[in-house]
Amino acid sequence: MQELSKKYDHHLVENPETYNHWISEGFFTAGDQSKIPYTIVIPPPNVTGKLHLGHAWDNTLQDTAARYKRLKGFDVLYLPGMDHAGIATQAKIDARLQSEGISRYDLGREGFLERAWEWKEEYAAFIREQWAKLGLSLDYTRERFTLDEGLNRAVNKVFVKLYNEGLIYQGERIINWDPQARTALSNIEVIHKEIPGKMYYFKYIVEETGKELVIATTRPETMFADQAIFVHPDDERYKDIVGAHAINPANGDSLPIMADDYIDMDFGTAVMKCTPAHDPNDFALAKKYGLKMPVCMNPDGTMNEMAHKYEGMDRFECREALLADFEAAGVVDHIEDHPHQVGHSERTGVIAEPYLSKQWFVRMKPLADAVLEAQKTDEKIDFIPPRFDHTFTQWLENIEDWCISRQLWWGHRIPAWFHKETGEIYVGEEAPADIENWTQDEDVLDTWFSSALWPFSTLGWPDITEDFKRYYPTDLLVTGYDIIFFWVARMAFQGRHMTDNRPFKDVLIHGLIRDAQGRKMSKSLGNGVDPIDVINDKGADALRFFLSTNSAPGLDTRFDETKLDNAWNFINKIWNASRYVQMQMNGEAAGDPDFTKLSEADQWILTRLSQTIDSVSRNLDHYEMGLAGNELYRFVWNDFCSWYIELTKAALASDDESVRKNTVAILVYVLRAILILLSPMMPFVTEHIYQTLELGKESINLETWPEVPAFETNEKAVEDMDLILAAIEAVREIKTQYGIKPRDVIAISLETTEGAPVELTRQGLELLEGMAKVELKALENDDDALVRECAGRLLKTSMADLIDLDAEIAKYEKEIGRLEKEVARGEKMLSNPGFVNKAPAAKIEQETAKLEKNRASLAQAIKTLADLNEKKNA
RNA sequence: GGAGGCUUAGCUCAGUUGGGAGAGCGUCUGCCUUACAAGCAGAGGGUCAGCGGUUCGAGCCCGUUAGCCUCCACCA
Repeated sequence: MQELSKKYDHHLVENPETYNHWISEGFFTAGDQSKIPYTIVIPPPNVTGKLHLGHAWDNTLQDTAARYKRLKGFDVLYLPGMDHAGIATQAKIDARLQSEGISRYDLGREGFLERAWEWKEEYAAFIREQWAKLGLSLDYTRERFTLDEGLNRAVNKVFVKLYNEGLIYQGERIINWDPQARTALSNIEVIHKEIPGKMYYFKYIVEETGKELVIATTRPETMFADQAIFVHPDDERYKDIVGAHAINPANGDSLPIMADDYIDMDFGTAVMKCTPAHDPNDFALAKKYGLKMPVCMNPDGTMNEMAHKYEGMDRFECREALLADFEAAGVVDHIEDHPHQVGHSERTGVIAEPYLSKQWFVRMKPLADAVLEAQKTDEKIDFIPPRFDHTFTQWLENIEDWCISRQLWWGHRIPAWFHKETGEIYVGEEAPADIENWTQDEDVLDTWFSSALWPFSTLGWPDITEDFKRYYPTDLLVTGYDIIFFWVARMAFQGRHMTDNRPFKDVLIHGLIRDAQGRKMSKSLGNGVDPIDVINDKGADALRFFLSTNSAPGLDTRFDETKLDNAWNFINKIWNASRYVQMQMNGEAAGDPDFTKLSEADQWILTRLSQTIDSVSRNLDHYEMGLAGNELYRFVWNDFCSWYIELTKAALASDDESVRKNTVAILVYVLRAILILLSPMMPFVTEHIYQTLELGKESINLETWPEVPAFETNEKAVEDMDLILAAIEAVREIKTQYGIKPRDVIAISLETTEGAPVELTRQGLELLEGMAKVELKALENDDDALVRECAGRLLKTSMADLIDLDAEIAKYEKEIGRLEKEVARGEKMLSNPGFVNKAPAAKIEQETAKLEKNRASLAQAIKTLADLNEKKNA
């Protein structure tokens, strides 16, 4: 047996060979037909860059769940893949091309796509390396990419089906336009941010009366496309000019003054200019009244010929120039500060322009309704925590049609062709036969269109493959609350519509990872943390344990060095405990424990282990990784290391070889269980120790979730151990209090007490002697069943010569006060008919026992206090 | 304008059907005890944001107030 190195070194433990071995041995390759399938698909990271800490968190939670289920005996498929991330990737490649001094237009579509695929390969390699460093138990035999051939087939299939069902249509609408990327955006790709804008009040002249009319706008540059002026029909101030005309000061156009009750009479001057092609509300009015809808901007955000002398200027440049001219011409009435919400492109950050454009849309209402209906049935998608169900359904209830066409090159080309002569539209999975007469739509689909199919397209759909039949619907989706709308909701309705099923049963939602000050990690702040740096510094296991246990579902968490150090220290603790166990093994593989020959300490640790397994399993079943982690931390550090290992030192020094052997066997048994329980959270170090100590199988990945066998247990033995431990603590406290060195053995005598005496075995009392470094006079006689109350502070009475009486009296008075309160609480509770009648029987029993115990302790404490006072007065 | 979250020890946060307030870090005291000084043994520290209600019993459920935060939303 190879020895564990003196010090835990994550570089040594987390070597790439370990991960490569796991993969090459097929430990994570799904397909064992004898087991129940369990599926998690990875949220495909964008191939725009390397993974950040948020990904590491997301993936750690998935992998922890996957590994747990695998140990529980499921055929787990944790399916990897990546997203082409249309606009985001194209923007990145554009930037790279720009640094080379060229633009995508220089390369042309084909040339650009070549570069894009190169980019994809480059970043896919980074991402796979990061997955490996994190130790994700992915099945790479099934890895997919949103733009691969199979997924493209799925995308086309869905598009054509929805088109044929009338759920996809092409239409001219006001959409959000990104002038930098020069593409349409969907509503949720627009981030509304408050900016300190201005409200400009301009003077218009009413043609018929020559009177001034003041009209407000926030976007003067759109005035070139104005088509009308609106007032409220009931507005007395303007009743007389409805039907008249006003001169547009920007271009001299004569604009009809119209009335519609859309106008808010309390807002501004209650007169609104109508720019149909640049504002959704104006567009609706224009449709209602049949107004023209000219556009005054180019796709790149510069002004077009409608702006006359401002043509070619950027939209904001034009605003300034126009304003200056208006000032000069006396058109400006006044200008107000007007902080307001303005839409920005999620990807490029530029202000999005509401803009009339012909695009493809998905008719959302029927699709969303189907999901909402399913949410009322057993086939609902469960959110953890459940409150996100509200977020989800509310969004679906208020959903608007989804603009899916993008004027990009990197993506799924829309499977629509236009006839060169007739203009007829053809939509089909295959190109039309007489292709020479047709032109394919230039646009590609929103990247989320393909992501929405991810849970089933990755499994081979639209073919009804074995994988699809076996692993769909998937079991768990883990993702952040920030993409519920983008992704979760869209998978939900595509899954419902295309597969007539929910794409996943449970959705575990986590929050954002923030920096130590609680700020969002962002490029502009430069406070981002690269998970690879963390892994190099502290190891993947420490990072994973930190990430999986330092938060509750749905909440944000902070990245904190001290918490990470704590995780590292925990691993170091496990490492050292393992070294201790290995030393006791003397180079031999441990035999099976004899569960019929357990010491009190053995029974105690096995009982604790059993409770821990139950609690950890229950918590992991509910995705409460944090609670499971805390429970394991407590068990390993306190129960196993601080107590059990120390308790075994006496047994291991025993002359009785069978006692020694069985103790080692239990040590190994508990350690093995600990390693398996922790392996979902820290796979590398648990594997390393498991293999080094030769704890059974070739790899811990082949283990099964532990279960303590029923063993011959004397319940009293466990209770006795708790008393012994409490007594040890009490002695230690006394020693600290009176400055006695821990090593110094003091003689104490245990006195028979009144109240509730307990019987402790010689075995237990010997442990007390050894651990607390005391000499018990009571052990001088041969009575094996000693009747003693030895827990708590009561031992102190026998140390009178050491005692600071005043201090001791004060402590007892405080203790008596506490006990009196406890007793009073118990008496009140148990004499309350409401409690006795309504509380569960077990609770009443528990409280009764507790009260008895407290009464006894109180009586003893009072007696002790009296003794102390007597001594003082003597 | 809607929806939701947070407020618990000095700091960062747990607290799973309501039943004696927890962890880590930090602080104080004492220890090189042959697994571990990145450790060990002790100690101190909280009217669980305020108020009201339901209940035999509330950190937890309901209402309300305050502060902080997030998401959604077309007001010129």
